[in-house]
Amino acid sequence: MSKRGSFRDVKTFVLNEIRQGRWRPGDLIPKEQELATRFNCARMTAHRALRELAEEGVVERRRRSGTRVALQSQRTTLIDIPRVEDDITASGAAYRYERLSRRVVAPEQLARAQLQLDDSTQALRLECLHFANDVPFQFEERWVNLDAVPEAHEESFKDVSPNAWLLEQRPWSNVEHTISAVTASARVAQRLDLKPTDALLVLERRTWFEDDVITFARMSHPGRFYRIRTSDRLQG
Amino acid sequence: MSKRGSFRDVKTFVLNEIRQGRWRPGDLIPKEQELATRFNCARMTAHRALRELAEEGVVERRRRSGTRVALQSQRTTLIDIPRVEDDITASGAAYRYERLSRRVVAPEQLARAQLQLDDSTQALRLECLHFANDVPFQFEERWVNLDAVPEAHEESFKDVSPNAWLLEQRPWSNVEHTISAVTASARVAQRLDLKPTDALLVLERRTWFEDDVITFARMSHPGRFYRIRTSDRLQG
DNA sequence: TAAATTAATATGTCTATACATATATGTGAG
DNA sequence: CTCACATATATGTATAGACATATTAATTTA
Repeated sequence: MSKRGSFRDVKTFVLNEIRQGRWRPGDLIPKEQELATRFNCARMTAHRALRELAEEGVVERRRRSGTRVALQSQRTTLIDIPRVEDDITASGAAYRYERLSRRVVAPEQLARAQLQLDDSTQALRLECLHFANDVPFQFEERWVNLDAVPEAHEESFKDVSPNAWLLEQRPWSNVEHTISAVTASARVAQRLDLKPTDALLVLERRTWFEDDVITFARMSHPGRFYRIRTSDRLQG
Repeated sequence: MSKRGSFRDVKTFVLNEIRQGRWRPGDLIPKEQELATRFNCARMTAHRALRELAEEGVVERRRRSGTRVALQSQRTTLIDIPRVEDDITASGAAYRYERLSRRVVAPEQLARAQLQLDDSTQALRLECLHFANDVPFQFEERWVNLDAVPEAHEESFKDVSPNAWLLEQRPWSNVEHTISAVTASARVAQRLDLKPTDALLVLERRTWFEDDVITFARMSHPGRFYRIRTSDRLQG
């Protein structure tokens, strides 16, 4: 009498068949009951294995039709976008933060659109620098929606970065990131101690609470310093 | 007698409490049995709701201690890195592919390291262009490990892009992406029809099968065209 | 008082069973 | 031959009960 298999055993088995190319994208794989029999377990156990693989995008399931290996073209990747502080200290460098300016103004067109404000409403505009070992690592241009976060009126942001402060203040329900590359403008180049022709990796982030945009930030990094890395294993 | 709640009901409830800030990061939330009672369902139903939230990174669970709201600093974002073809056609533009060169050579130092080859081994080097409406959209420099994919010897890649061909040929078990920004070199600028000072968004991808690197690709995009977008909802 | 042992408890896994639901396929009416 | 309808089937969800396991708290022992 063989040992009963766990849902992990089933998962690993299926994953191996796929990884090693025996079951190819589009192929139909054994049904829950067959796997349950093969692994001497309950159907629920095999079901959980297949359900999790479906959630991870490895297989696709349809009632009555069965389960097939997903067409891997549509797989997604996990990316970890850490806070600057963590990013810098994790690399072993010393982190330092500096607030350059703080003003309450009617935001310029692009920022106004991002914040979804009408053209008469004012917002808080901040410029900050984040240093790694006293070398400029990130130039942060941030707008804060004062209607959504009125407490920001009372905060100078001299000693606490906008990101850290906002995370404390407000939960968020949605975030949007955009990654792009631009040639440094004279203004930003000066802040980051670069030549005006150097490339920047720009990360823009918009954060919502319920239906309101709380904040919009444009974070510019010297392209030769900053990299975003992801590693996506076809495994659980 | 109230209706029994589903695991989705429990999930939504917990998520709402967190989103609306009633349960804050670090807070202990009700235990499975309490939620089961409140929703008039079995413990397994509440268990599944909490387990899925834990897998999504919304809560953290420990035996005997209970379940608490995750510190959102360590949340990850899903990023979809589509195939160029899909990316271009999805935007409504016409896609065209062109192979510029194909050589079997001993790769230069950097590529050799990426492919994890010794310095005597040769690899396949390809240069390709991907067009959107006949405008250069991506310049692809690719190396293929011929030890791992000997079939590549017989393929000209004139009519099929390396990515599409490789996905057909070999399953993969691991992928690594790196995103960075660089100033265009004269060579690449010429291929992409840019000025040599323009910024490029560079996406590098390494793909493994088992322990072997199958292929390494550097994909350069005009920074002003190409953007990577992600949207991360705190919701299921 | 500190260390070792034991008990209590919340989560983790599994089972057997039941019923729900989507859908591919077969069947009969027009 | 086509459309409407029934039926079979694989997955989807839920349940109550059992036992496993990690970890905290309480208790005993040195």
